[in-house]
Amino acid sequence: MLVHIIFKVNCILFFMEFEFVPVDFDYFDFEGRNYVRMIGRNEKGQKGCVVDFHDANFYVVLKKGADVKKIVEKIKEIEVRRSGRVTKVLRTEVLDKKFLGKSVKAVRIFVTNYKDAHDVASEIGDLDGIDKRREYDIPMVTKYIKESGVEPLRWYTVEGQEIEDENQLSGVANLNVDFCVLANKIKPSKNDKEFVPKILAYDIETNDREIGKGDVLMVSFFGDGIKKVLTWKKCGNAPNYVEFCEDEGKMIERFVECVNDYAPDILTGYFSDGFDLPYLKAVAERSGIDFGLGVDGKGPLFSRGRIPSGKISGIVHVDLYRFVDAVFSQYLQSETLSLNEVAKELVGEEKEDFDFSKLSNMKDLDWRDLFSYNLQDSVVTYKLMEKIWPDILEFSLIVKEPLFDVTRDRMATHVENYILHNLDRFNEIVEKRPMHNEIGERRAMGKYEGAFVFEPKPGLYENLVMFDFTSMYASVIVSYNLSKASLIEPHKKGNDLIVEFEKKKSFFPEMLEDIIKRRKKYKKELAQNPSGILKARSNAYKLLANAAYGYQGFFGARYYCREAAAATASFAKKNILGAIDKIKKAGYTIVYSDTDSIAFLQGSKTEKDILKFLSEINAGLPGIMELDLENFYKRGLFVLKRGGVGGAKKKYALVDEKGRIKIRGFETVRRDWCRLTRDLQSDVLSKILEDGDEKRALKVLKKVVEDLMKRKVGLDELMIRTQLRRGLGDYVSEGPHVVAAKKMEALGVPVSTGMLIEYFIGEGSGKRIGDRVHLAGDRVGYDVDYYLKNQILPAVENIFEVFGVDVKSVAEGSEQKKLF
DNA sequence: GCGGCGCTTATACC
DNA sequence: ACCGGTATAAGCGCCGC
Repeated sequence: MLVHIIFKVNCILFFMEFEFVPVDFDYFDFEGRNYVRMIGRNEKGQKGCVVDFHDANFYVVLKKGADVKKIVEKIKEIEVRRSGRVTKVLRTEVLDKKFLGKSVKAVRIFVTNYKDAHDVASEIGDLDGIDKRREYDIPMVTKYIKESGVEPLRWYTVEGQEIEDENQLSGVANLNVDFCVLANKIKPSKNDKEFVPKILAYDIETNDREIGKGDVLMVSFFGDGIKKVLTWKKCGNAPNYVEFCEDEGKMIERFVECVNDYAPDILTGYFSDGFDLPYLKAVAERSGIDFGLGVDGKGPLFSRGRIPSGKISGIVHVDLYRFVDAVFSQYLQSETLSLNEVAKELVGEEKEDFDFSKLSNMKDLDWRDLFSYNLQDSVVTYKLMEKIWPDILEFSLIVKEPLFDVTRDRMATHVENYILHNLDRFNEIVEKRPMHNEIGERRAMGKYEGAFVFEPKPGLYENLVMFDFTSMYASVIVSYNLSKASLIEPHKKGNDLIVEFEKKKSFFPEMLEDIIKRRKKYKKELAQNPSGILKARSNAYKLLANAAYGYQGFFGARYYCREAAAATASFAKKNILGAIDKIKKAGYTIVYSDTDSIAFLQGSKTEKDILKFLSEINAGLPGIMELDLENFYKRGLFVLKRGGVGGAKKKYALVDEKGRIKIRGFETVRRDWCRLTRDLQSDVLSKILEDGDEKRALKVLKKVVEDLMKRKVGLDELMIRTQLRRGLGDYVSEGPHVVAAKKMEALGVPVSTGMLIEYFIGEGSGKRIGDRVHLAGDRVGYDVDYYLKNQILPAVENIFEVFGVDVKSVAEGSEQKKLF
């Protein structure tokens, strides 16, 4: 009774209501119950913590005719003892649910500790009448968001009481935040103003690339009202943004202090999961420094995985490289995902130059250059974050996962999370993740038949039309209802395996249709009212739609369905072949086609004729499928396969009416060919497309051949760059770039997987090209013969062949000239 | 010692 | 392991002669 009164008094005293936007999510258990801890901001911009109670739960799906009462009674008796905990079943609910679209009777089981849900589920496994156990493998935070409706980065009205007792709720009251509240009620707020995060960008410089091996020489920060470089190196006349610390340990302490004072929502770096944060942590440990970056005073935690992820309590650590790599890279022009290239493309800002070979002997001037370089990296990272923020925000809002995860998840996971968070309107229980053996089986299945590619007849064509299907594979999935839930169990009919899908729309195609509709809506709104947010929103839906097909064919997917993926490719093929047939029958000549696009000759038809014809084709297409006019092209060049028979697929050059050139597949767009070859080929292609003949292009070729023979070409134009995609010991075949990488390693240059290896081919003997591989600094002359025969001539040979010009004799002509 | 050829590897297209 | 299949092409490395 007394306890009750005190509780009431507490309520009256500390009851509060405020606006809150959750940014970071975490969970803990306290006295046998589960809580979610959200760090975010209130309407006054104060950073705080809201704790919400959440009962962990999962489902069992019952067999038809199961004795529900008996099962429930048995389930209630289950207890799991583990790591000194006892987890019990709190309560159960018997429900009518759906699983893969079918109606099922299910028991929802609430347990006292999330960590043991899996074990409780296993314990239940053997009971009679139980068909499946599901949702025990969904992360606690994801479950909470799904079931509470409290989503990241949206505004809520929170009713609750301040937590003041330091011993309460695992000590959340000790967090370094402005307020800490246990929620009674969290409801969506009318406040719809956009959340603007407080961002701090950082970057470190070290004297050894290997993590923790060298010293952290300096750390830079850039944010709203903060611009700083911390260092323990001595240097005269340093700019005023440099702050000197006594030693490396003091510098790291100061780093922690600066982050805590600034109290950002987001701490961002570029490749900081793999470098900056683990480096700082390692050096802090070595120096015996408390690296308490988090609001809980603890250091960053690194999750194990292929790439470690650095998590800081209460501050979202965002490694922009991860997001760019997972979500953006396929839409970027950049040949590498280095900060410099990506920032140049997206924000037009570049890094500064610094010659790192100076590190062993630094003068004051060099230090000042390095401070400036270090600061600029943070500036560039900050600007990149500002640019990409709308995309990160939209992804988080759409897939309803916290920032930390959204910035690290790959597209398949985004699609999966989108599904997970939208299943409730279908009353669906979530499918489980595939187990290890299941993944193995799926992968062992091998490939299924994919897209159709038309073999072009080499030649220079005039006046082409290009049609393409909008979001083809996604629209096929929707139009034919292809998914795991709609798959009718494949059955044999004679020797054929019959694979069919139900007509009634299942949840995946329905969600996808919604995604496509939204994409259209926001794209339209964007055209009328351009804004970064609308662009990001439209783009996020487009990306999700484009990843949907790959998701169903991905072996790690909960809703993996090989039949659906294969059927998607098959129906797509059927439709493009059908469209090609119609275009042919209408009297046009097909020039090329790849997957979802068709190029054909305009002939004597007008643009109006073409558009009318297009709408006729569209009238006959199934479901939401749609063929679109991509563009008209003035000229198009298609070439022969190298040394082979037939036209080369995935290789062509087009020029549109406005003179815009589109080059696909040629060496020009391949980063593993030297600059000289790429520039020459690009020049040759554009001259041919502009002129309609090869005369000017031939002059360009002759000039380059002569320059090369006279050795007037700079080495930088001859460097070949190839990515090292595995460890040096893992190669079966030792290609030139592997030889180059081994040479680098021998010189003490750190070599790692993913690096672009740069080398050139020098003069000398040796059977292999690899025997003549040299690094940039080597004092060896480049091999003119190699660059002529293995680079320049192969790249232009089949282009000139279209005009009946033999480049070998052209080159020999140049050689003759040189000899006489 | 050398040409042929299968295989490995990187990169691109959609 | 972190979305799929289709395609070109270089260069290695082995085989047979």
